[in-house]
Amino acid sequence: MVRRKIEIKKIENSVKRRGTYSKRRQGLFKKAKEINVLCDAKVSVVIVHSPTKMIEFCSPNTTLATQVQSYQDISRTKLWDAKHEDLSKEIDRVDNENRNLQIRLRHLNGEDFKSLQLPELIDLEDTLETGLRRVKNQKMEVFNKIVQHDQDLEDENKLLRYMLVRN
Amino acid sequence: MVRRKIEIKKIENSVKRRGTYSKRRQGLFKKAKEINVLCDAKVSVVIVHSPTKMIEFCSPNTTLATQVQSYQDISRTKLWDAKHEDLSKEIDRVDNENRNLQIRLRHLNGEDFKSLQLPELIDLEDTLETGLRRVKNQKMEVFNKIVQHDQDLEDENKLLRYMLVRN
DNA sequence: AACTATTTATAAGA
DNA sequence: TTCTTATAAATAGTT
Repeated sequence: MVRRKIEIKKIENSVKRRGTYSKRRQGLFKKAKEINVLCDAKVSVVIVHSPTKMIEFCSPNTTLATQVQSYQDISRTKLWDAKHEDLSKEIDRVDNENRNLQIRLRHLNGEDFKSLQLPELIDLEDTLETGLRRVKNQKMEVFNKIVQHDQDLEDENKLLRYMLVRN
Repeated sequence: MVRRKIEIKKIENSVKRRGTYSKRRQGLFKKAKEINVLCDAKVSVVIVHSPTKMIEFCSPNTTLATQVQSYQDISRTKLWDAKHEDLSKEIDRVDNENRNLQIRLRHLNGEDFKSLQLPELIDLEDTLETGLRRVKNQKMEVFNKIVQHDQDLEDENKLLRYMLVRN
């Protein structure tokens, strides 16, 4: 455009390219600002110039979030609403899981089984009996450990008393 | 800038303003396209110039949605995520509740109770015994109903046979 | 970042 | 909106 006219195609020389980028970015942002002031428009620009580098211009009367919201509202296209849908689905999933778990728990507590038929009741009974048996076993095991510990302490106690007397 | 230099302030004459907007928008988009080609950058521009009018430029190697995503990823700032934070929190909350329910269910099944102490085991036993008692009662009730229904059917059957013979 | 020759953008008018 | 054109602004090449 200047000392010489240039062709509009990718500048392969990376040093030149970065130089041009820097100047033209400045120019673009200036133009954006001028449109904003002259024409009372809300302008935002996003430039991604490498996978990890990004620069944003946003005129002072707005924010990028607002601009994108306006884009969605006015153009009736979804941008972030897509993500919103994903989250809603996830909520449905966990809520549903929660409901099922709650029902299962109530059934195990012997509540709310109006809808259950005989085979399901028998299954439930089996599950409860198995659980109960295991819990009782565990209880006895823990109890025995406590008793054993108690015994150990008593023995130690006796020994200590004996040693004390001998002194 | 031209026949006369103009001051960069809002153009109050709306006809002039719209004319300037039209020309400068064209210029801005041209510059945006040139940066895109010359510097291999992804450029998007959103201009909202009335509450219901919006125009977007996006270089051909990207989309506005991608640009905004890049903006969030690279700048580590939240745009729409703020709107979704509530949903995410709700998911976390229900997920956590689900985890606790799963643990409770495993305990009732007689699994994973390494961490449980004697009082908790006794509680668990009580719960299971109560549930089991209720399930057994319900089972008997359902069973009795079936037997009763069976009996009713047999009685009705007898009656029908009797009536058939009389005909 | 600064310079500057030249190209490009554009205000005003039609 | 599009064209014209005089002039302002942007910028490529260079330092």
